[in-house]
Amino acid sequence: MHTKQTNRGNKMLQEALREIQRGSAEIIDNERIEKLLKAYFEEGKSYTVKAGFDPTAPDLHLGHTVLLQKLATFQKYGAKIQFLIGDFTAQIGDPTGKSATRKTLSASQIQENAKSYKEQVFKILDPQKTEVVFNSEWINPLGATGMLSLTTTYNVARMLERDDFDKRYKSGTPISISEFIYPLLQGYDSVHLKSDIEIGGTDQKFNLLMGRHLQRAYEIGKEQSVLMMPILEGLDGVQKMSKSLNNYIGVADEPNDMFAKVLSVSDELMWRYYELLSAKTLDEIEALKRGVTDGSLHPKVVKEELSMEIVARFHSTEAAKNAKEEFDRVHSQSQIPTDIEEFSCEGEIWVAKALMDCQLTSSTSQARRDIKQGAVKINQEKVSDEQLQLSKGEYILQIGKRKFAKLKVI
RNA sequence: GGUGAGAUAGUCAAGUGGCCAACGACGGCGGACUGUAAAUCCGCUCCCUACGGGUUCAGAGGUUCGACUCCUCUUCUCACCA
Repeated sequence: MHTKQTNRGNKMLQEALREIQRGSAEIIDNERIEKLLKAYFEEGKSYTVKAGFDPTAPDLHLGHTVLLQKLATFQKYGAKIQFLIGDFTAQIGDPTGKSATRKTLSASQIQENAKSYKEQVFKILDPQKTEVVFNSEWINPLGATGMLSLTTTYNVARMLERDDFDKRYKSGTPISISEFIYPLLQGYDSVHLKSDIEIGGTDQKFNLLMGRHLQRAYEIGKEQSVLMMPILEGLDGVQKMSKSLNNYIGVADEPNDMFAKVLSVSDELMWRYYELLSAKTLDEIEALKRGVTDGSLHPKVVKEELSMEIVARFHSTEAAKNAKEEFDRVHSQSQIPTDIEEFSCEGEIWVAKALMDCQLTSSTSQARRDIKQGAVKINQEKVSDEQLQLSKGEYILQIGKRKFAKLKVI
């Protein structure tokens, strides 16, 4: 009886470890993570996992949620999350990966961004097991003395070992002193919070290790383990997901958009998204993979499931269901979407002008080209005459498969 | 501070007096095929009611019948030297 229970406990521990390691790029001091989990399963002891977020960019996309997903997994296995908003450090700007000194943000801007962060994260995290903290809280009281003693724990030569600093130093691009302080402060957060584990992106390695270094230097009696997650690929499947590359899925995207975007990723990338974004267990995902391989499951169905899961997370199950129905209606049955943006104009209007006014094209030249290529439809009928004039009435304008507008000519 | 190289469309990158609205690649858009997947194939990709017109090749001038191409100045980037 006793051994049986231990075996089961052991099995649960192994599964928990598998889920925690899932998708990770690198783990430093994995043994400690194992010990913490063991203590949780055997004695119900909790531990802390820290993750820091820079409130510099106001809009989150799925790339950011990879970390949140991992935090949620930790919560499932007994962790208390220290959700750190780097309001103080944001004033400096993380130098990671930057080739030039970053502009600093105003305090009010940071506050605003921090607020939108909080709104989004609890769609994934359990608020009961999350502590939201701001690092200005303990960095401000540090004062000049505290700051000075912090800087004595590290030296310039080692700081310059960092790739990005090294490049900038060699090329003569300015590095401000405050940027040197950034990693120190981030590490100091771990000292103050006495974190057991810190997670972050692979690009944060240097900063994350600084936490270990400082915890040792300040003799707090532990050194945090570090778990690094890879940077999520964007819709193209190659480059990292980012707003500037326009290959992102925003957490605030409309349900229909979100659904369509997820469904448009390649089959290969779909598994990556499953691994890093889905709340499904590894076993469940394995089962889906097997289904696709042996032909019993159509990849599209599997992808739809993922799309639904993601839409449901950021909106609602109902929104997800509607998004799927809408998608089927428009694309599988090539019907017209239910809500299309409406425009109106007075008097007769030339098609090319109409397409531009409805924001379907950027210029009349582009509109003409689209017509020439047979991409334009009005009320489901292909348009071939570039000179066509639209008289009074209502029209559904369409370019390609995805762009629609309703135009009322008065 | 000195010297040399460079700045071309969303990005990279040809063009070094007329054939240049500017090769090519990538991206993007559209079409075919599909599962709005990937892969593949084809077309389009400055603006203008257009077999024509207008504005482009860092910015400002100049030479010339004519300049992205030559000259001068300015701004910025890169490399080497001190």
